[in-house]
Amino acid sequence: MKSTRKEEIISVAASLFKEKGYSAVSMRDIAQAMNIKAASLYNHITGKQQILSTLIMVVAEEFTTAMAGISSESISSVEKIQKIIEVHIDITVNYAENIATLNNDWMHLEGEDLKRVVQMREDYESTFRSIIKKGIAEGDLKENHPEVILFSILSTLRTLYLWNEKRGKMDVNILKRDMVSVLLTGITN
Amino acid sequence: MKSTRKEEIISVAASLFKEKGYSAVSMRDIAQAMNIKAASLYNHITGKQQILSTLIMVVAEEFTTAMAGISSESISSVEKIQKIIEVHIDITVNYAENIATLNNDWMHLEGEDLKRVVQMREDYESTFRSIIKKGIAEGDLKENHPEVILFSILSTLRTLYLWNEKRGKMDVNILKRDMVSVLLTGITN
DNA sequence: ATATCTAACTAACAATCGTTAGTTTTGTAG
DNA sequence: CTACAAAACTAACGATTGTTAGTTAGATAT
Repeated sequence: MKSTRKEEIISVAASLFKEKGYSAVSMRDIAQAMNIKAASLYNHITGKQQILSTLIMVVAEEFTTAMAGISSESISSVEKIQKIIEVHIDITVNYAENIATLNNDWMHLEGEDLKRVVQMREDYESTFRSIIKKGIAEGDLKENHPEVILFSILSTLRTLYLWNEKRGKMDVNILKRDMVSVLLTGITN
Repeated sequence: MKSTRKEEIISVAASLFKEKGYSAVSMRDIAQAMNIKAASLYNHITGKQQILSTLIMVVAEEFTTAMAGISSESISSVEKIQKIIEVHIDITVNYAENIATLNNDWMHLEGEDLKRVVQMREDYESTFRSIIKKGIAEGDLKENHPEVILFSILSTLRTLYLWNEKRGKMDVNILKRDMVSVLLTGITN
């Protein structure tokens, strides 16, 4: 039986952070969005930094776990990349606001949290890079610069959260199919 | 002969905005980076908002002009998309910090500037979308969801600025060639 | 009824924010 | 050497920031 009030605060804050960024949202803004006073927030949370930390760490762990699972599977590089795309879409659907905050406000984390998130991202990219290089070496992928491939896919996946809203309700499976098609085989006939 | 001091301030601010975001950078931060006091900044600029506005509007105009030119050329849709990719790379090389601020802090613009930038982005995406749809209709592009194509390319191009630094000095022409290849024809053999 | 717990409140703090006013230093042209 | 303009300075303003302390209202359990 978790404190549902704490989760409400974090959820409301997430929405505001996504709109204006962590630094531009005050504790009074968050409180007002809940129709309470800023001081009342502190009955449930330890501070603004805790909200940021919670939002980011939850989703960062999600990506790390997913990547570790895919990395260790006995499937081809192309299949791994396909799975990475699909898992990104799944996580984005469930954590759009966390991802916005991770992408834009990670640098406002402090102490161990900051170090941890930076390390997780480096590991994530490093694993992805290895998969791409293996795919090239085995002839499954074209011989483009691995960094260009890595960057193209990652930047598309990382900003998916911006898109979910703008587009109405596109079926997740159609999205996965088209996204995999576009990213793997390109757009031209 | 323009006030070079004003340009220095804007340049220093751009660098700080890119690192921490507009809201997290104070006028005192900017001043300190120039070894002067915050109040001295106001001999050269009218305020913080002017810095933001200048940074964003300059590069937004750049994109708008470029897209208008490409749009009106008498070339195929695929060639237009290729040109869009190349022009994005060129602009990113010259305006990396402006683009960071445009991407992350446009919502902190005020009044007419805000309306203008939003309108410019809508027009930009709209023109790009038309090019994609024409390419599909004429059979040059695969029949994927146009929004997926648009989004995949645009999110890659828009976050290019994050990448220029992380990668050392990759030749711009090689980058263009590989980026066009990856985005147009995909990564798989 | 009494005690407990949750969750709100008022009031205030020290720090920092963007900005203004007025003054002094610095460099250059006559 | 003087005059002037550019660009720095000190000092301060009112507003806002995250946060703390202490208190109160309402619900639940004994």
